[in-house]
Amino acid sequence: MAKSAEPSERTIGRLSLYRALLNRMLRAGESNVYSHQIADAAGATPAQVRRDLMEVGYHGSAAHGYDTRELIRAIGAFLDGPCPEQVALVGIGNLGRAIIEFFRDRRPNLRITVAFDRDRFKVNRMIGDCRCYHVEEMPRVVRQAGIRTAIVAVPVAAAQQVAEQLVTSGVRGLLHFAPVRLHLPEGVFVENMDVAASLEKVAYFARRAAGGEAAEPSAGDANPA
Amino acid sequence: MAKSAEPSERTIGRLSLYRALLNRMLRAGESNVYSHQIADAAGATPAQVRRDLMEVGYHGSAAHGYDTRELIRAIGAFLDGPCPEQVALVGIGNLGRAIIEFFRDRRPNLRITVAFDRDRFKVNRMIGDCRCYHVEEMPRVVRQAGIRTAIVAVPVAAAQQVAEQLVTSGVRGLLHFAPVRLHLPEGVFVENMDVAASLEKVAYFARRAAGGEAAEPSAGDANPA
DNA sequence: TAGATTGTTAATCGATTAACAATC
DNA sequence: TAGATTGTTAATCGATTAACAATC
Repeated sequence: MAKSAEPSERTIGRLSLYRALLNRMLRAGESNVYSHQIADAAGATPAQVRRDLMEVGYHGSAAHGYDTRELIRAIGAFLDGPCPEQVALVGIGNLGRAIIEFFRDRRPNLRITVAFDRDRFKVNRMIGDCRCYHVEEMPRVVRQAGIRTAIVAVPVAAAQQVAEQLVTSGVRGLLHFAPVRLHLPEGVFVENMDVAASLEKVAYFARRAAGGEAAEPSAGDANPA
Repeated sequence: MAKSAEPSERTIGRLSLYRALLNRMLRAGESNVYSHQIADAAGATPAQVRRDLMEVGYHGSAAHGYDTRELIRAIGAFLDGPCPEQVALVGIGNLGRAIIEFFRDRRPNLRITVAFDRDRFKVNRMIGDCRCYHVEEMPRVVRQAGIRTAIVAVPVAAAQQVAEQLVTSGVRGLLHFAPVRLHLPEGVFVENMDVAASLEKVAYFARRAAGGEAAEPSAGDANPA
């Protein structure tokens, strides 16, 4: 491996987005595509797209840009493993169920196949092709299935403990939704999605863009209940 | 305004996270707090925390760090507007409902008060204190309520059109979940949460951390159905 | 005091952008 | 060819980190 630099986290995220866009373009009948088109849809610059694609090792031509189908395949070869990745989910609340539904019939390379909750009423059933277990069974199930990727959708107070158990059971990458930093051993990848913080950020900049003054309902109250 | 530099997007995001952490700390009885404690819980460095707090204009003391309660108040004065921000949500699917539930009874400064869908079976009811309307009513309702912040949780094919309508109705900040860049007028703030891309990123790095080889179930299949 | 923490500047780091020769 | 695009390097930009005097 002569390449010294690992792909950056951002590059990986963008590649995933590019693939989604390319799939839509292909379905729309576009058999070839140019960097500026991808850039436009992805919110990146053409140069950035070209540099990202260099990393996956797929080359286009000045004449026709990139072959859509081949590029999708190349990104897949770069991002995906040799077989579809199984994903475990912990916390079958509203958020957890929404995530399961969201991935159902999508992303064939990522399949949420097992879910866990500590509420006994939520376990021992199927949501799509996802089987629900009690958290007690987590170590056994995760280890037996060889699962390395997990989603933590439990309340903030339980997140750290759940994450530790997952890591002990072999998980090496976590997507979690609780607004805390998880303290986990070196080498475990953690991605945090803080919906509340993101929405507060949006509200902050929306207020600024609106001029900073208080919202002015044009008539009456917003809840004319 | 002598301060030339606007707070960066990241600073705003971190401040929101700090506040959530501080609220938990306060509830746990910690009346004062040091930058390294916040940093530890937020995944930042102490210096970064101190710099972020400088921006909100609240000062601690070398002896006792920061007064938890006062700091929360100061961050609130900085992040929040004079009155609670109303938020509109478009797309009452699984994701949309999960988001409504998520914010219910949380974040009193952000309240999702109206939701829209084009499915007539989903409208004219309440989810918590959120009233559901048909999308046709969106311009009127959003404008009348003076709403500036919105969440777009519709399928990717509809996202652009919905976003444009929201902006026309006065919205200046959008949180959206569709994996496309929205093309909107200058000055409108857009935050993208791409759950699928994030999970792919996690899976990628998890595979790397596990050594790159295929997952090895220790016994049988993962779905011993 | 001694030790720890804050406020703040300067140095470092990494990612983005600009630029352009090579190519079709 | 002329025009547009790719591949790739150098310049720019901004955010993070290190450092340290001032403070308690």
